[in-house]
Amino acid sequence: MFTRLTRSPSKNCPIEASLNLIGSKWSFLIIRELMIDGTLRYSEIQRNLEGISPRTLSAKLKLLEQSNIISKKVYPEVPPRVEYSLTKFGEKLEPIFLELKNFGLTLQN
Amino acid sequence: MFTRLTRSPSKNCPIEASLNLIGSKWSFLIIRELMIDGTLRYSEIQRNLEGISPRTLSAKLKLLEQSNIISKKVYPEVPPRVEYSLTKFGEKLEPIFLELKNFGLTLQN
DNA sequence: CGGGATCCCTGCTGATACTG
DNA sequence: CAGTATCAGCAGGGATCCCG
Repeated sequence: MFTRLTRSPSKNCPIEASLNLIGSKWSFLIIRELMIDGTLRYSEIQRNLEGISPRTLSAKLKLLEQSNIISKKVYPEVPPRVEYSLTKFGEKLEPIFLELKNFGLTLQN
Repeated sequence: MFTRLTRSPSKNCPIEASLNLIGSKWSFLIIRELMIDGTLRYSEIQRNLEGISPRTLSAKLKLLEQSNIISKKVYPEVPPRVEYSLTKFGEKLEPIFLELKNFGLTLQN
């Protein structure tokens, strides 16, 4: 049927790898914020994503940074300022987001 | 930046709705099996997806059926035979899978 | 064969308090 | 301001048994 899809063992399945990055509850929301606004401070993300705890936000930011999807810039000031932005690599996620949105719009109930 | 993306409240966010269907550990694997093979029996899916428990498989199949992504056909035989297949609607997930695969292939580590 | 019922367990996540 | 530390809760998922 869909010959461009193949079974991949879990350890190096590209679909699973992608979902590990964007599939969890907050990850895609963080990425979308940065897709829309370009660059945001930690506190701005926290304010935009109502309800996220600092612990979870930190963890997700760290994961996304390690995966080179977002970049972190620290300004040596007092009080500290930290800005997050989408990397060029992270921008490659846009087609996925658009497809997810397209499909989601066709769902009812 | 990405003007085709907008913030949507969680309750009717299309991206979140899509991820709820395919983002969990086993859901996308079940769908991919049916994308590749077209129609499969319960036991065939269970055999292909090594490690899935009957409880989880049942739950995921039920969810996907309720969302009209897969369809279930019961043959009144002894022993019973039940076949699952992707619906026309479910086939609309293919672009998402391909984009997820494409992106996943560009990830290293 | 295709599940449902039950119990358990782990890991993600939340809440809160605290610090450089 | 931008996190870390700590504790606790809960839901998703696993293991097992059983039944039509």
